[in-house]
Amino acid sequence: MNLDYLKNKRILLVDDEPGLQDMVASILQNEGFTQVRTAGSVREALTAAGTFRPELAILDVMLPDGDGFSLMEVLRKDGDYPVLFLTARGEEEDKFKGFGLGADDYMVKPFLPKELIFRITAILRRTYKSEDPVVSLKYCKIDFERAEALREADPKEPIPLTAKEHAILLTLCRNAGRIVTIDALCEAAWGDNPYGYENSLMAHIRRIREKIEENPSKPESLITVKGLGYKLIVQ
Amino acid sequence: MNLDYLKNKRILLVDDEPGLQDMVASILQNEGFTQVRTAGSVREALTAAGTFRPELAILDVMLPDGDGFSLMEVLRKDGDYPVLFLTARGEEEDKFKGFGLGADDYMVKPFLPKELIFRITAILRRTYKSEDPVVSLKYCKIDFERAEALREADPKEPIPLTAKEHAILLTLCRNAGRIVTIDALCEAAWGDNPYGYENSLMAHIRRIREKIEENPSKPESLITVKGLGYKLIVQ
DNA sequence: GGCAAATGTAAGGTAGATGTAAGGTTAAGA
DNA sequence: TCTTAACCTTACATCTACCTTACATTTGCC
Repeated sequence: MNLDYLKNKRILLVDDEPGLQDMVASILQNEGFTQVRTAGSVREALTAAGTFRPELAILDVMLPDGDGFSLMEVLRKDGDYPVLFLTARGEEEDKFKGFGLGADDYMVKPFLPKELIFRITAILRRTYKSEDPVVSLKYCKIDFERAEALREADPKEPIPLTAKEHAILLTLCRNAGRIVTIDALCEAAWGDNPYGYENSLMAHIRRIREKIEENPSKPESLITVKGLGYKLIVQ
Repeated sequence: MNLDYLKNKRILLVDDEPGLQDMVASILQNEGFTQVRTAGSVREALTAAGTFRPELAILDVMLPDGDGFSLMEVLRKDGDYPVLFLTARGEEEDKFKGFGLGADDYMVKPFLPKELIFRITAILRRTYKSEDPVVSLKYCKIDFERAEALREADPKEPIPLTAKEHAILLTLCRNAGRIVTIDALCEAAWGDNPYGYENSLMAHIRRIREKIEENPSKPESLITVKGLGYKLIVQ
């Protein structure tokens, strides 16, 4: 499983100790995280969050002008991204308070850099799983960034997807497992005035099935739900 | 934010110490988790996972007939649910190995019960945050987005609903508990000119009952109100 | 412009959803 | 208790929504 796309996630680090701030920031950068922003106080954190729009926050509990918990509550109003708390040793109650308010993890200082990286990666993977540019189907993987289908049985050449195939598959994938109506698929593929393309859609569905299914006439990934639409079964 | 639906998630607990197994199971049950299954070995775990289809696994690293890591890799082939590892103190390398393989969290024994609960809740919340709206009937749940009935007694395959079944059930569901006339149901299923389909509706009602009732001839969810119509009893 | 690839169109085919009918069963009312 | 209309149940016929294929047309690139 390739997790490179997680390295581009925006991470906001809030801690008032310059030493720890530098340490964590450099750990993250060494691991390949490219979008790290730091703040030393609640005030700075709020300013940064406004423009930076973090996708993960690492918050110290003790801050000079407030505490991490109330900061989290404010931040969460702008976006439901995960939060990892850092606490000083021996403040058990604090840990539980953080979890109770909806934190995703906490770590006790001092910690091993490696463990921080692992925990961050685990949280990001869970949270942004659906943005993985590669999704696994029963008989192949789809790489949306490259617009390719990769058959697993015979790993020859990747099979290229056309523009319409890509658009249709992406829409199905964003609603993985759920039924997507024919109207919605036409809308996704032809934008405004998506009428009169029902038959064309059907032809595309067939072509997609020939690329992703073992037997395109007995589909197991791209399923027809007669009278309602289609759905994509992802692994 | 209401997190009650997380209490119904299926949790598989694998540990070979009966003492710890009982402890964790009772902690979970005390916290309201209703679907907990235990296994004491890799072999038992694989058997249980086949029918139980867990939505979270708690794995001990040391097992009598194998280790938790390779167990996770096998389990993950059937479903990408989160995994939390339990390790004995002082096996740092183990922790990192677990994370590296895609675990979601780990805890070092002995741990505080409260912390286990918080960590489990945090993982479940992240993983299952955008859950499909389902309605619960006496013997099954209906997922309208997927057009499926999920029997609870025998958790086999979900049973697909056809277009007409979907439309009729949706109308009944929107008037849950209230009587819906036959005319109204025909209107919902056949739109304009909904006349002459009374018998057809009856056949559909029968087919729906075969999917959602324990005994379709003694319905307990989709009730006939003679001379008035039908009503759906939701939990 | 010329070419190849992508996309759209049309027409015949088919499986599974839906409709139908006929006999059976139930419960409300007399 | 008897009657009867309303509803159940089943098997089977039908037909629609979708499949499939070949071919026509458009698009985009050299």
